[in-house]
Amino acid sequence: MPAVPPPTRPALRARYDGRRAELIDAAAKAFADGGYKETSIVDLSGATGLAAGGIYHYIGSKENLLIAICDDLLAPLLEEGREIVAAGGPPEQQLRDLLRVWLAHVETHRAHMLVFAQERHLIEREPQWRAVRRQRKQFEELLDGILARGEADGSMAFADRSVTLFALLGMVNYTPTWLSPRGRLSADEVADGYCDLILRSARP
Amino acid sequence: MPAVPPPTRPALRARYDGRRAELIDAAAKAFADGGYKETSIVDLSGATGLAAGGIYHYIGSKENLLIAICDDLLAPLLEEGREIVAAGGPPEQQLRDLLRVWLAHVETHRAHMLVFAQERHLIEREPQWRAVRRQRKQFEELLDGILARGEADGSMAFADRSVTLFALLGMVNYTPTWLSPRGRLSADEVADGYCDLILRSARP
Amino acid sequence: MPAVPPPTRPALRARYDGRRAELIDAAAKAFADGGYKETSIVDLSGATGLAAGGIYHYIGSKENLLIAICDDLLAPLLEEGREIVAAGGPPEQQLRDLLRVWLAHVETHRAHMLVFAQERHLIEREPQWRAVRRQRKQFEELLDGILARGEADGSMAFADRSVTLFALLGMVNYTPTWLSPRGRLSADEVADGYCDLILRSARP
Amino acid sequence: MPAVPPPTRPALRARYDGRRAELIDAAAKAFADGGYKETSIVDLSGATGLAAGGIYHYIGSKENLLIAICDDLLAPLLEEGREIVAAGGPPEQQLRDLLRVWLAHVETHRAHMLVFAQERHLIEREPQWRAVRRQRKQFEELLDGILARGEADGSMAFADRSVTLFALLGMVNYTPTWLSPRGRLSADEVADGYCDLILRSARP
DNA sequence: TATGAATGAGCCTTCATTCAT
DNA sequence: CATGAATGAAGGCTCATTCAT
Repeated sequence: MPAVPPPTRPALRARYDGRRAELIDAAAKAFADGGYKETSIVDLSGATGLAAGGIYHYIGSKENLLIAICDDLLAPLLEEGREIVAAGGPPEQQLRDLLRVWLAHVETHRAHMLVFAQERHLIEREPQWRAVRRQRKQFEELLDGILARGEADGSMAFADRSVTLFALLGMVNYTPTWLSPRGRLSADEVADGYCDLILRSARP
Repeated sequence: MPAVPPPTRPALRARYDGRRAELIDAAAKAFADGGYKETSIVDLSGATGLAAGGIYHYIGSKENLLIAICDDLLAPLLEEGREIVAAGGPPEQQLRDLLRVWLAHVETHRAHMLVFAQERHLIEREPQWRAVRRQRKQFEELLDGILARGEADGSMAFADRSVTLFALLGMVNYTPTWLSPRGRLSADEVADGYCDLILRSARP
Repeated sequence: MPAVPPPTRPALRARYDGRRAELIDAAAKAFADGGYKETSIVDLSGATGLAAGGIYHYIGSKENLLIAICDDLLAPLLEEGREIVAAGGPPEQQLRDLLRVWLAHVETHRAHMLVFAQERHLIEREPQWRAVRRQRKQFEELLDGILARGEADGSMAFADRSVTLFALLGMVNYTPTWLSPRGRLSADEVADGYCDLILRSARP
Repeated sequence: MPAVPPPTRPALRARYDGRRAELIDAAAKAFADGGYKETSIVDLSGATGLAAGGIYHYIGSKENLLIAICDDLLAPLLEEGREIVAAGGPPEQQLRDLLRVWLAHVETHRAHMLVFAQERHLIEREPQWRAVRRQRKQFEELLDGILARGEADGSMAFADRSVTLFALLGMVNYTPTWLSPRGRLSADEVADGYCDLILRSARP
């Protein structure tokens, strides 16, 4: 996806990867703030110190940058989620653990999440977004699996499980719009708050 | 806001208002689908049958169109919400009633809500969005007021009321991304699902 | 191929067609002079008086402009060629007539021909050039048909007809590089010169 | 013209010259195929295996590369042509000999000739192309001299000698577009074909 | 009212070229 | 010698907006 294949010599590769990551983060912030389409490459140039043309060494196209933002968001979250599920344990605990890592992610990737949510119309359509859509779907299935196992073992009871699933997705996705790192509430407190909301309402 | 003052003769005014409303609805759909910035006036021209220049008779500028979409969304919702609160009744009932009209709105104004959510970065910033921001804030205060009164009269108990408030906002705002008019669930069922979620978890 | 469909009202349509033709001619001159790729839309803007953006009303893309130049060159030439062949008559006369209209074309479409020749590498490859390639091929077949009928009826004799065909194509295509409307030789004289060259060498 | 002065030690100089020649040949092919302006240094990098920066060791600038291509084409051809003329002999024989070496050149320098023809607009204008233009002119004068001597000694008769000269230039310059090394006709056969065409038509 | 031609600013991207390594 | 990161200037194209008709 970058304009040129990444360098292979380790020293160069490390510098390349570092700069690329910085660029992606800066872009996430800029896109979250100003919108993807309304943020120009020149804006990014100003935000990164890299000349407009130089940005293309690292990304190849503006859309690739957006894809990279989404991938940086979803890939580690999905992996951590899989570890939690693989570790086993009661569904209620899994839900709590997943919400904790998820909301930790919201805090560290606030801009990425805002971008991911607000550029939904791009993500839905074009084929180059297939991988991102699949990761999103897999995460949702991970989450639904926990609820389903809770329902199955009698530890949770839902009038309609999918409403709970969508409610959870909605509340977490909305969180970066109001949760501030220096605010009254920590990410863990919010995670527990959401978890209690779900579990208390799902008490059999 | 329109390029030319709306006509004053009643018959003309009715036609003008009708066409303007159609235009706003079509734009909401187009913006929800393709994004505000990425949808051009020519796209709207294709979607409405009105030539590019003609659109400016009704709106004055592209941004006015976006503002109108948000206003068409918020104004009636806020009014209905105020009536519910004005009617009095127990907070739990008010919450249920508000969620019903809110989700009915989600169903009838699906595109408007998607646009409203995804163009957040525009809404936050510029002064011409002040009125929209105020309406949004008033609605949130309406909602929080119900929760606060529930807390006050002992019918609801929250570890942290604001988490519940934000959770509610998040789940409802997310709903138009998945709720389909021809789907398994009706808007009322979703409203009740959300209401139960909140009330059961808030059982004293 | 234009950015917008051409207008349908006759008055507008006439103006549209006229301006489009002017644009194509100006572009042919500019491309012949400076090369297709090295002539920018801004250069064309200067050459036509039409603002850069306005050019796109008439052409849709720079490449469309190049295609239009080739089409304006080949279509009338091919039609005149077909009429000559359809009229019958001895092959020697057909050859002379064809060379006359062909070189008249060289004179009136000097720039078009230079462009057509020097942008060969574009024409060969991409699929949007199929129609142009077909016209070129049909013209060559028209010409070869005349030579073939001359060979068949014994009025011409070739060691290898295809060498003569390619020689003719070469000499005529090269002509716009040196033939000047105000030069010593008229297009007809050149046509007759070429015709004599071929016919005398092909005397049985 | 190269970015750095060529090495002076003979062994290094030989390697330098070899690589430079390879580069020029590869560039000729690439330019013939894709056009000078549309072929980027990175394209050449891919075609030669030399990194973009490295190319500049050998050429100094992209335009120098084009000039070198033309020089590699014209210098040896002009020299061979001069030898033929210097050898004396009847004009008809000189013409035949010149066409043979010329068309041998077409075969070995097919790409160079295509480039030379299609980048005409560059060659005509800028001062750095003066040497190339002079070589071209000298070759044309060489050719015209042979025709003139044929006319003078009565072995050839032309209605207008310059038409024949331009016809010859046209047909030979056009040849690389259709003559294939593995085709039905050899370069010598084409040379003889063209020669016969001229001589038979010029029979007194 | 409505049309569509026209503008001009701005955007993404490409690319020849330079230079530190 | 050679590499490839980086620059900065265009270039093609889009688009909100205006205006004569």
